[in-house]
Amino acid sequence: METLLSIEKLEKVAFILKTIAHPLRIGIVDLLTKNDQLSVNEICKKLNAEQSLISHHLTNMKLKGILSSYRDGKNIYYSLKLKEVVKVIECMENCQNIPF
Amino acid sequence: METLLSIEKLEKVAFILKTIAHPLRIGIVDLLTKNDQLSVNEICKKLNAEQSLISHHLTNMKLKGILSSYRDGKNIYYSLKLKEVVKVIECMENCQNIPF
DNA sequence: AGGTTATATGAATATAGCTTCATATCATTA
DNA sequence: TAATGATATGAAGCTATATTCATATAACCT
Repeated sequence: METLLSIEKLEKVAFILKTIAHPLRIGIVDLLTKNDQLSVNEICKKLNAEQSLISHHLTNMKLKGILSSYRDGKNIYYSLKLKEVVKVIECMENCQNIPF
Repeated sequence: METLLSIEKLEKVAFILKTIAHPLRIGIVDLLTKNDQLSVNEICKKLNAEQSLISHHLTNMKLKGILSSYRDGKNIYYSLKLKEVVKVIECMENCQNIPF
């Protein structure tokens, strides 16, 4: 039977969006679509949240393949990793027929 | 500052996808994209899951505006409610540039 | 009315996810 | 090498979500 969507695809998209679907993490993703990379501290300040909390979220998102990071001196910079993530977001943005 | 995505839109989409992002509920949504409406029992059989569990999920998804239902005799039929849900799924499906 | 089928509901438990706090690591600079 | 700054980590508690089980409701049929 033909499916409207491939379950696999929906699952992947859902996984990404589910991971993102949290106020702080939406904030993080939003920041990282505007800035190629940001240090933990910068993210903390911009989102006005505790270092440890942000760090946990960043670690988690990195673990799930959403973000990547590299160290530069004392700082660690995070950025959106998967093209998929950006694409999913762009897709959402471009789908004008989503009646929101 | 201009955002790539409107946070509001991402949040709405994320809410829908987050609600869907669960093995059983992906199954339910998938079934309901293929079939206009299905009874609880049909869904249980097709997904090989317990009635009560499916019922909880259906109730929950209905509560969140994802599904609607109507009674016909002993059966209660569920279907995808919001145009948004279908649109989000279609959008995901049509976004060929999502590299999955 | 009584039995049967379909579904919902509520309580109890289990599991997962979030937040906080204290502390560890690691790099830098004095 | 000691002090400081940036980040990570782990444990504990908390909240939310999922699952199970027993039971309730509601419609239908005899």
